[in-house]
Amino acid sequence: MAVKPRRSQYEKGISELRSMILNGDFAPQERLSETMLAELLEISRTPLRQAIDRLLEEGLLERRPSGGTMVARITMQDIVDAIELRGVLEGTAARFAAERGISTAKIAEGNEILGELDEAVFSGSSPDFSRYVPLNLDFHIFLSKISGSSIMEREVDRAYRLPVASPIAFLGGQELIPDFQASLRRAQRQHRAIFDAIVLREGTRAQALTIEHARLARENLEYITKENPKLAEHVPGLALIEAA
Amino acid sequence: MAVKPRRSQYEKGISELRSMILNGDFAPQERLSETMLAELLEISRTPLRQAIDRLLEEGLLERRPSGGTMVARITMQDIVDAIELRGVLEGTAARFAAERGISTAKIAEGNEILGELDEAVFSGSSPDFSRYVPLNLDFHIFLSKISGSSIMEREVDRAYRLPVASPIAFLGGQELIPDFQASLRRAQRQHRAIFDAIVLREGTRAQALTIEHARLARENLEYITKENPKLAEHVPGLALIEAA
DNA sequence: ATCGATATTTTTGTATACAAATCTGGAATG
DNA sequence: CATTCCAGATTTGTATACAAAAATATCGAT
Repeated sequence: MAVKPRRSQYEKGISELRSMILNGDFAPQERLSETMLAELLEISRTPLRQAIDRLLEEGLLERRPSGGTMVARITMQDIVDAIELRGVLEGTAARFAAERGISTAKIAEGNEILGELDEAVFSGSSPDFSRYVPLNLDFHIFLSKISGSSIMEREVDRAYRLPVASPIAFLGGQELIPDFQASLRRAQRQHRAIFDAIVLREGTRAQALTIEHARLARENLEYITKENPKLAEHVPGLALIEAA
Repeated sequence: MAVKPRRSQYEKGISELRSMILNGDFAPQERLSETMLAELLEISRTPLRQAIDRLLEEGLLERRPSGGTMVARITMQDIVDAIELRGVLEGTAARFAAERGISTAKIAEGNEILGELDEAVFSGSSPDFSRYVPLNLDFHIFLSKISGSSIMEREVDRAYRLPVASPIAFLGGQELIPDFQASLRRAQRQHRAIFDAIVLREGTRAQALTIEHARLARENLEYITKENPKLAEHVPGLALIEAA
C-alpha cells in the first residue's frame, strides 16, 4: 500500500473530502473553513475549492446563508427520493433502449453479464457477494449505455453519485447480512425481466420494472433502519442522516 | 447602462462564456485556451476555471481527449433527449405532488398562477407573450416546488440548464411567430389538466400529462428546423447543433 | 521529402499573495 | 444591563507566479 497513485490534487481533494463527509468526520452545521480543510487534506486552496464546488453539485455540501460551506443536512426522505430518482432515470434509459431497439451485439453482451450474474447468485449454496457486486454495477452501467442517449447516460451516472443512491450503496458489507441473500436473488430475476422487456421492445414494461427494481434499495434501507441499525455503519453516508 | 451590477467574476465568467458558446462564437472542435478566454472575458484564470468546470457540468463544454476544452458537440438527438428528460423529471415532480398531496394554500397559489396565465393567453384577441413567458416559468418552478422533495426540485432546476431544454427556450422571439399562438393555448390547457390531476391525487395521470406537455417543446423544435429554419436564430444554442 | 528525435514554446495544474468582505469581541453609550 | 458601533482578526474571492506536462517547432538523418 506504499504506492502513491499519482492522481491530481483536485481528485484527491474530492475523494478524500467526500469520504470524510460520508464518514461523519464533521459536526452538523459546522462551518468548514477552506484554510482548515486545505491543511487537513494537505492540498492548497485552489484545488480544494474545485473539490468543494463539485461536492456542492453532488449535494454533499451546502452553502451556509452567511457564506462558507457546511455538510449538507440530509434527511431519510432525501435518500428515499434519491433512490426513486435513480429508478426513474434508469427506467427512462431502459424505456429508450426498448423503444429504439438494441443491436444483436448488445443483446449478446447483456446475456453475457446476466449469465455471469446467474453464476454468482444461483450456482452455489449461497450467493457469491464478491462476484455479484461488480457484475451488478456492470449491468446497471450497461443499461444506461444501451439507452442510445448520451444525455441519459450522463444523468444516470450522475444520479449514482447522489448520497446513498448508487446501486451498490447497500452492498458494501453485505456479506455479513444473510437476510439480504433472498434480496439478491430477487434482484437478479428482475435484471432478467428488465432485459427481456428491452429485447422485446416493451418500453413501458421495461421502465416500470426498472423503477421497481430500484425500490429494492429502499427495502434494504428500511430493513437496516428499522430491524438492524447496527448495519448502518457498513453503508457509507447513512451515518450523517438527520434524526428527523 | 453605465451601472455595473457588481456580481462576482465567477458568475460573470459563467454567464458571459455561456452566452458566447450559445451564440456560436467559437468554432467547433476549437481548443479553448484558458489564457485566451481569461483575456477575452477580462477575468483572471482562477474564476474562469470555476466557470469552465460549471459549463462542463452543464454539458456545454467538453474535455478534449488530448486535454484542454472545447465547445460540446450537441446533436439534434441530444436536444430531443434533453427535452424528454426534462419532461420525465417534471413529470416525476408532478407525480410526487399528487401522491403526497399539497396544502390548500398551495392549491390557491397554483390557481392564482393559472388564472393569470388564462388572462395572458385567452383574454385578448391574441396571446400576450410578454406576460405569458414569465408566468409559464413560474408555473413550472411551482410544479417542482410542490413535489415536496428538495432532491426533485434541484434536479428539475438542473434539467432546465441542459442545452435548449428549458421551458422558455423556444419563447424568446416568439412574438414573431404567429404559428405558435395555438401552441400556447394548448400549453395552457395542459397546465390546467396537470394541476387538476395533482389536486385530485391522480399521480400517474399528472405524470403522463406533464411528460406530454414537455413534448410541445419538441414540436416547436421540429417546426423550426423543418418549416422555418430562419427562426433558429431566436433560439439561443440552436445554432451550434451539428448538421447530423 | 519524410520521418523521428530533440528543443522551444504554450498550456495547464497548483501554490501563494493580496484585497475585499465578513465575522467576532468588546468598549462606549443610552 | 442591553445595544450599537467600531477595531481587529478571519475568511473568502481574485490575481499572479511558478512548475510540470503537453503541444509545437526545429533540425538532422535517411
